Amino acid sequence: MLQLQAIRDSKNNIINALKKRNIDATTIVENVLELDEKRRATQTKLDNTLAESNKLSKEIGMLFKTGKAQEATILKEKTVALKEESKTLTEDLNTAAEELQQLLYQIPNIPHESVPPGSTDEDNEEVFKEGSIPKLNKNALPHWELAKKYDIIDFELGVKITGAGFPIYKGKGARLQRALISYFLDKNTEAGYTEMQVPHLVNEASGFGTGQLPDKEGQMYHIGADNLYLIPTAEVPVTNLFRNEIIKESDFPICYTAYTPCFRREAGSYGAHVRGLNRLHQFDKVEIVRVEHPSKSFDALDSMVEHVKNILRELKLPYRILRLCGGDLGFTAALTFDFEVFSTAQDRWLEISSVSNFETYQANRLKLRYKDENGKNQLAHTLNGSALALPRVLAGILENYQTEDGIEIPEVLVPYCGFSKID
RNA sequence: GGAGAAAUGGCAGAGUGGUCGAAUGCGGCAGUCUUGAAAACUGUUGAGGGUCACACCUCCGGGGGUUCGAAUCCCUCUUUCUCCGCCA
Repeated sequence: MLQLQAIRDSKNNIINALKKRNIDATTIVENVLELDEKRRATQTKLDNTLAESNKLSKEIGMLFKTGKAQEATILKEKTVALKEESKTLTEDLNTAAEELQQLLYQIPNIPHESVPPGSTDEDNEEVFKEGSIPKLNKNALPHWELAKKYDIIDFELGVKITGAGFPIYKGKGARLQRALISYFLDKNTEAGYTEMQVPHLVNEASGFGTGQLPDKEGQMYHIGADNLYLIPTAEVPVTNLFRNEIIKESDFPICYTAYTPCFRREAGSYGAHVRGLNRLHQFDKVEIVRVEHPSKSFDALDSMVEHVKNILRELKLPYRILRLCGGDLGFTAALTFDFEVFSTAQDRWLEISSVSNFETYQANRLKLRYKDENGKNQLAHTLNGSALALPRVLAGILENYQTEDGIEIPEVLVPYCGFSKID
């Protein structure tokens, strides 16, 4: 959520910046400012009414105390009108505040100045590329075929138990999953991230805190009986740890990592690109989350990008980094770098990580603040990234490491797996 | 799931209708003393709205009500604790 003060101060800059998202925000911003005026005017009126009423109440109290009950009764009558008035004003105020809030929820974050223009993923800017693409033999298979051939993932069995998009990992497949999780967590911990275990269900307030609600309502699994949501990413519970917190400046930087399963309804995605592990309703991910001082958040973003690079280097997977264009940028992000691994067998890039700076957008909703050197409360910056999402890393490994007689395990994972080949 | 008790500032904890945004202690911050630190002493120390700045308004778990006036009374929800039951 954008800060009202920022909209008041630099309305035109905001409207201009949002054009990068291919949005004309003129009307909504003007409506916001109008409602804000109205809200403040109503607030002032209400405050004055209440002030008068408080004053009278005090006088009545004094009169009763000094035994002047009759005079008190006269004053009491005067308060009746004030009460009526304040009731109406309170209702007006609540309506205006609620409408204002609804409008603010609809405005996405301001893209960072480095965000390139564009409307689709075609327009994302490749900023880095590394690793060699292996030469596979003619019989190279996509991962869903490999999974079947070596009996390590059973998609049909998952359909029986739950439905499409809920695979069953078996034997060495399951072990490889566990190895990846441990390996990622270890790498993140080494880099200074504190490991956390968090709930996989969150309440409504948490959904609003990080911006999944109301924007992506339909993408989360919702448990009606308890009004809870299955998390689409660990970002939600981990970032919400700081909801309504005022932290000390000396607490920066805050670096957390967490492994969780992620649940996404993925309503409306079908077709060839969702085969196998490419798009699932439940998948595993190790996430990194940071809370930073505003002056340090872009350095932090860079260091997160470097960190993910290092992991991919160690796994020896060919990858590239994209700076997302305005049209592809998530609703709440100011700047996002996507990592994609090249899948030789599918001959396409697979997104495996997304690292973003949200600046104050989430912090404003979360009321996540820190005390600056003058003792004033300021909004912090939040960031997060995947380090990493499992299924497509797994797909990348299976497809890029396949040989005639089995799938090699990347060297760094062998100690975690306890085997060096799937055959 | 059943019965009872409770929820107040960073923490602990007073406050049962007006003088309460709220005693006191601890913690935090600033200062005095000290070569420095500790101790001691002095001052200061919640959040939001509003204002150029004040004034002023709101907030004592959430929501609603009674009253001229609510931290204090009533209703309701949530959470926590104790006991019982069940159980990984």
